[in-house]
Amino acid sequence: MVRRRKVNNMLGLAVLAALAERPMHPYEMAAVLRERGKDEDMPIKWGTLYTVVRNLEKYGFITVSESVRDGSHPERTIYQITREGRVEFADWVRDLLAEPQREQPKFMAALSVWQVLGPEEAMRLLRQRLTLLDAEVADRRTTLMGYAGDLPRIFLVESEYGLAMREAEAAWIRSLLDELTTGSFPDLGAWREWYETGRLPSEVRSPTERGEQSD
Amino acid sequence: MVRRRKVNNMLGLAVLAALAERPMHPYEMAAVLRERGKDEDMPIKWGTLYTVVRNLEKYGFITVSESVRDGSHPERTIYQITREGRVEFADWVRDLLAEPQREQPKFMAALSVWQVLGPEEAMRLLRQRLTLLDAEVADRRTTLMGYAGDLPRIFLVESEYGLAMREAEAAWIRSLLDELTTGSFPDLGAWREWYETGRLPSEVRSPTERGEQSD
DNA sequence: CACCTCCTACTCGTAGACGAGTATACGTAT
DNA sequence: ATACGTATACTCGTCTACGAGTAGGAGGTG
Repeated sequence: MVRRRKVNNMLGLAVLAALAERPMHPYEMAAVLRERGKDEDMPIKWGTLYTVVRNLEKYGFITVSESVRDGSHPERTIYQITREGRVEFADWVRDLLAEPQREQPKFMAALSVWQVLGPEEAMRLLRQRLTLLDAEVADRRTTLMGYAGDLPRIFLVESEYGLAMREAEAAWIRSLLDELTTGSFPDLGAWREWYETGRLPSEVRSPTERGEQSD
Repeated sequence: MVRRRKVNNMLGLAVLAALAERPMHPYEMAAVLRERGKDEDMPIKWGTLYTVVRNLEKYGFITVSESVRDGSHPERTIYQITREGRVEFADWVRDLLAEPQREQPKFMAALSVWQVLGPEEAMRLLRQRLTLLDAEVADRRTTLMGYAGDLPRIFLVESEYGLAMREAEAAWIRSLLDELTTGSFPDLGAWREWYETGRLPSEVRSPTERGEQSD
């Protein structure tokens, strides 16, 4: 039902997950997340972490369990999850799992305006992206293999998903590039002409011109 | 090189794209975007639109071309793109195309903590997601087909990409569900036991337990 | 033993994102 | 004629996200 959550930031989910295990102070949460490599896909912003923790407390999802002065170090505030917090946590995960929530992908935004670059440059950039993507895929596949022996599968599906999506994107780009290089992509000539001369060949009408009112 | 842009919001890209065509006032930009269906993947937030326009002006990417009082209506400020704006626009598109910039996908965050739900519920939710995804895919495929006759291909790659990614996600979920239902997913029994009793069977160690310091 | 850097554990100020509100005119049903 | 919804075109205030700063101690080095 995707109802807007009190605490919306994804870091909040990570905090709840960490506290579901055992009480911790914020800095420790960050350390735990980093240790498990979660920060690769979701870098921990300090400001956000403390804001999120404060808000989770405000809404009763977590409470202060104790405030320790460790002799040295500044005072650390240790938080624990509440019953409401556990409910919210599970509920949140449920929503995220069941509802495909599209966050606007930047690449898609770029593709919606890629005509401003000429076909040659677009192809060059796509090739560059593909190279980087392939490297990422190889890298992730290796680390995944490395973990595969140590960790139960259930902790790996996340990485498997990330890998699968990257592979899918790479495959898509590959096929687009293929069309562009073999020339089987229609309107390539028109695109090039428009880009070089600034004028559209008569056989192609862009949606821009269609949409334009003559006022 | 992904240098941090003066105006980072993706709506800024849309504004530059609109103004690259012809001068407009903000409300008209929103109308144009909506007309072209761009708002589906990137809903237009009013506050953000005006903030972004103000910032683009601040950094010299756009300037006020005229301020019209149309007899009726409040005064409309019409903006036009500057030379610097065109440069920034093209440069931005270049970066977005060439550099795979991972925005943290919420689904992945959910998968990283999905063990808090039992296997049965997780499967149910994944099935639900799959149904919704399939519907989306079918829907998008239909509209894409509809446009295919009217619009040059170059304006459709964006939608094609969106479709491909959704299909890939659906396929991935399908195969995961398959493993889970046939029971070929390892540790399924351990997961269920842990979920129901709260205790881990001895043969499985979670990374939690591994990572825990005994202080 | 002075210095330097890294680690711990935050705080604070600011820029950005956004929703809800506002004000005017136009059409249209009553 | 009047009331009511709807499109236009923003403004304003709040809440969030974040980066940069801080400050003490530990631990290593020349």
